[in-house]
Order: sequence, then C-alpha cells, then structure tokens
Amino acid sequence: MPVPRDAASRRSGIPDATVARLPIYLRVLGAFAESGLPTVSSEGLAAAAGVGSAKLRKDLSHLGSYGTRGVGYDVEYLVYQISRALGLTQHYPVAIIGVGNLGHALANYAGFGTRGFQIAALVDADPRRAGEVIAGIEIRHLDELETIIKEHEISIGVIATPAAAAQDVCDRLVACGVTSVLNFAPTVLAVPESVDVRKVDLSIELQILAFHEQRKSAGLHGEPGVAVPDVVRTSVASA
Amino acid sequence: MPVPRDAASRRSGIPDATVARLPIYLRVLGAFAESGLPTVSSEGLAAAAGVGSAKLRKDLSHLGSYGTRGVGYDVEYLVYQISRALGLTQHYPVAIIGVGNLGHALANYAGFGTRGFQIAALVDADPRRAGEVIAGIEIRHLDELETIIKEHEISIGVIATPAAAAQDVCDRLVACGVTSVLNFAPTVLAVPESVDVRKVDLSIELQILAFHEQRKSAGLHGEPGVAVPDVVRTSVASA
DNA sequence: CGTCGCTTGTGAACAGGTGCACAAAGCGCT
DNA sequence: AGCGCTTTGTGCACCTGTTCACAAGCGACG
Ligand SMILES: NC(=O)c1ccc[n+]([C@@H]2O[C@H](COP(=O)([O-])OP(=O)(O)OC[C@H]3O[C@@H](n4cnc5c(N)ncnc54)[C@H](O)[C@@H]3O)[C@@H](O)[C@H]2O)c1
Ligand SMILES: NC(=O)c1ccc[n+]([C@@H]2O[C@H](COP(=O)([O-])OP(=O)(O)OC[C@H]3O[C@@H](n4cnc5c(N)ncnc54)[C@H](O)[C@@H]3O)[C@@H](O)[C@H]2O)c1
Repeated sequence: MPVPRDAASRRSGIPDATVARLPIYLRVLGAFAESGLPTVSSEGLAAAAGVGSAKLRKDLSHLGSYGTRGVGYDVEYLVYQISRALGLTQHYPVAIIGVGNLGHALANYAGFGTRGFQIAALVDADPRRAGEVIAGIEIRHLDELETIIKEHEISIGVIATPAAAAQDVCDRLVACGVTSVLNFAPTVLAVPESVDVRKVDLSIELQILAFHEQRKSAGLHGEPGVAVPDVVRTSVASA
Repeated sequence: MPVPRDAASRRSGIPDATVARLPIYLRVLGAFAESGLPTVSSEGLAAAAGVGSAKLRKDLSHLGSYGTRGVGYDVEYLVYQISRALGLTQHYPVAIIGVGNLGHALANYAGFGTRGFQIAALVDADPRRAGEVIAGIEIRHLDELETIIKEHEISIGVIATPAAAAQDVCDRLVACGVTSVLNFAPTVLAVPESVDVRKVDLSIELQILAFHEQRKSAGLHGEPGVAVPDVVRTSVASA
C-alpha cells in the first residue's frame, strides 16, 4: 500500500521550518495577550514576529483552520492551539549535566520554567560541587546520573560539560532513555536515529556573523558581488 | 544590464547553508590537525562533521577546487582556506552588553578568543557592576556605550540583557556603527536591512525538542503518521 | 608507460520552503 | 437581504538546498 504523502506530512503533519517558527509566534502572542488585544491579523502578528504575512498564514494553516476571514485570529485560542501543536500541554522535566559557568546561568534562568519546562536535576562530575543548591535544586554527582534520570523519567537532557566529556555524557543519557538532547558543548554528537539533538554553539554563530562582516567591508572598497579573490598556493602555514 | 546570477552567488558566492556548516568543518579539521593527520577524504571529514559526503564536497567546491582526486584534502591547507572564506584572517573585537548570569558565563568563556574573536568591552546598566573585572576586562556603565563602541571600532555586539531592554540596546549599537548582533534575549529585534542579527534562544530550542518528544510518545500508543486529533472549539481559556 | 583503484567535483533530478496573487468567506452597515 | 470591505487559506511558480550518480583526475604500482 503506497502512501506517497510528502515527507513532512509523513513525519508529523507540520514542516520543520514551521515548527521552528511556532515558538516565536507563541511568544509574540503572549505579549499581545498581556496587552489585552483580543485578535490579531496575520499582518500584525507577522510584523511582530519578523516574518512575511503569507508565510505566517501558511504556517498556521498547518495546524488547522483557526482564524476568521475579515477579522484575524483570536489571540488566546491561537496560543492554545500552538501550545497544543508543540506538545506544551504536557510538562517536560529536564536535566542539566555540567554545572559550570554556563550550567549555573542556565539553572538560574527564570524563563526556563515559563513554558512547560522544569529543571528536575543538576549533575556535575566535580565532587566539590555536589550538594550545592541552585534555584532550589541540589547538584548531584555524575555517578548518580542513571538513577536520577530514571527516577524523574527525564526525556530531555541539556549538556553543558566541556567538549571532551560531551559524547560520553550523551551516550549515558541515551542509554537510560533520554530521547532529546540540547548540546552546548562545541562537538558533533553521535546518537541513534531515534534521538533528537539540537545544538547551541556560540562560536559558530560568531563565525557566521564574521563572514557577513567580511562581505560588508569588502564591498566598501571594491566591486559589490565580486568573488573571493584567489590566492596563490604558497606559504600556507604562514597565515 | 541584467545580471541574472542566482541569488546566493549575487550575495557572496557561498550559499547560506554552506556558510553555516563551514565552522563545523573548521572545528573538526582542527582536531584532525592536532592528531597529526595530513589529509582527509570527504568521507572521513563528513562522518566527523555529521553530514553526507556529497554535501561536504559541494560545500567545499564553493570555496574553490582544493583537494586532490584519489587522495583527499590537505588538512592544514583546508583549515586556511575555510578560515579565509569565513573572514577569520581578521580579528573582530566584540562587546557584550548585559553582564548578568549569562553575560558572566560568556565573558569567562575561553573558547571565545580561540577563533579570532576577542572581548573588547563589557557593558551593564547596573552602576553597582561598573568597575568589576571579569577575565581581565572591566565592566563599564551603559552611559559610556557609544564612546566604547567607537573607541574600539566594534562591529559585532552581543546582547545579554533582559528582553525588555534588548531593542533599546540594539538601536544604540546600530546607531554607533555595529553591523552584526548576536542576541540572547528572547525578543525579535528590528534592525535596518544592512545589519545582521542572529539569535540564540534556549526556550525555542526546548520547544522544538518538545514537539518531537510529543511525536515520539504519540507513536507509542497510536498510529504513526496520524494527524493531530481535532478538538472542538470549547473552553478556550481553561487550558 | 599503461593500467587500476580511489576520490574529487559536478550535472541533474528531487525535495522542501517561500512569496505572490486571488478566490472564498465572514462581518458590519445600510 | 444585499453589498462592500477586510482578511484568511491556498494553488502555483520560483528558488534554495540536498542527494544521487558518474566522468574526470590523480597517484601508485607493476
Ligand atoms: N561559558 C559560555 O559562555 C559558553 C558558551 C558557549 C559554549 N560553552 C560550552 O559549554 C560548556 C560548558 O562551559 P562552561 O563555561 O560552563 O565550562 P566550565 O568549565 O565552567 O563548566 C564545566 C562543568 O562541567 C563539569 N564536568 C566536567 N566533566 C563532566 C562530566 N563528564 N559530567 C558532568 N559534568 C562534568 C565540570 O565539573 C564543570 O563544572 C563547554 O563545552 C563550553 O565550550 C560555554
Ligand atoms: N541565563 C540563561 O541561561 C539564559 C538563557 C537563555 C536566555 N537568556 C536571556 O539572556 C538575557 C540575560 O539573562 P541573564 O540570566 O543573564 O539575566 P540577568 O538578569 O542575570 O542579567 C541581566 C543583566 O543585564 C543588565 N541590564 C539590564 N538592562 C540593561 C541595559 N539596558 N543595558 C545594559 N545592561 C542591562 C542587568 O544589570 C543585569 O546585569 C535575558 O534576556 C534572558 O532571557 C538567559
């Protein structure tokens, strides 16, 4: 029985690009709701979210036909529908592994819990850190990792360890049932296909910005649109 | 004079998707270089970077025809070429605005300076923070923002203030010449077209993971690929 | 020097995502 | 009820990016 639906539909019914934007809409809608606005047009919402209105309408159309022609979308109802589509009607406990500089900031981050996420565990390899309490959560030692993950039925792990430890930690998380990982360490993690990994990488972001900076300054004293000037293959190591 | 080159070429010669991956290749190549490996095949490099080998070859082909058929790519030379393409032969001073939990972590982050970036200034609105020294840099008060940016000729700004202050800070940065912004605050920033903004948003990442989590657990006790069940439009506010 | 095996670079097909433009649909006003 | 104004939802064309598959190129080896 061939089911030649397109790949996006086969997986979830909602395209990845849309899923990545839904949280932005959700946040903007939250602000609208607080200011008491009952409805928004696609135009208004799109402007606030920094996207085109057609794209926004197409995104929302994947969730269903909410919205009233001639009027717009009911803010509260749309918040509910997007939340439901994203799976935010459930609460997800998360564990943070590696409570150094970054891990501390994450643990203290208030915006964490606002949308259905709750820090259930903090884990670090350094025995001196064990026992320290941050934001009401006690740091536990790495030895207890498996116990803690299973005890709290954690399915989302946040890795904030040094790069060298990340793959190891990730393997252990996956082994005890974690199926989603948010990785702050600058490494490519290898995981089974059934596990989702997203990465947040500061230095990659900066390097992308640097690329565009270079483009801009090159344009100032040269032809716009010229290719990168080629260099003779000499003195490689000197640069 | 019509110049119907494709849009990617018109902008820079290198597609955006490729630019976003080059830093990953660069990091992996760095590891290879340290372990003394003289050359890599596209297969080997692709595996370490977590991409397909064809994609990697196409990416590299946008920089030029480095690489030797039957052999692979010279690791050191490729590092140099990618660095050059990304504009990392120059050094970029960056400013961090907002030195709270997150700002402190960023300022202490060693991996920052490793690839041509250097923290040139720390700025915070809280007068009690002014004078504090982190990683050898003194925190300055927000009032001095314009002076500092111009003094150091900073073109890349990192915003780590609360969301409410982000747009304001961004406007001021742009006004004194900053052309690239890395935004950690959960807000959509409005900027002129000539300015690049990239955002790092923890809660968006988590929400995307939550979406996939939901998909997985739905699959366990239902049909895979079913659409989201529709709900009657009642009791909107109750959820 | 010719041949063989390996790996690059790329044309071409494909897939996913975007933006335009408009018909369909609801609302309010007369 | 009818009309006109507004805004949604979507078909369609376009464009960017991915994947496949293979000819061309290079080194090694006999
Ligand atoms: N600090 C930043 O702003 C920043 C920015 C981007 C990326 N990162 C990355 O985030 C990671 C953490 O950065 P940081 O500045 O917090 O470093 P850090 O050295 O301050 O903290 C690392 C923590 O991880 C713990 N740890 C080490 N091995 C562990 C293991 N196997 N299991 C559990 N915990 C372990 C250490 O005890 C330490 O507390 C690094 O990979 C870094 O590259 C940091
Ligand atoms: N802490 C995290 O892990 C984390 C994660 C993701 C996103 N964020 C976001 O990053 C931002 C900072 O988070 P944080 O935890 O460091 O908050 P924080 O409250 O600890 O720090 C904010 C700092 O910004 C300063 N500030 C306020 N207004 C300012 C202004 N107009 N100009 C300059 N400085 C100003 C404050 O004095 C304070 O030092 C927030 O927008 C937060 O939502 C934080």
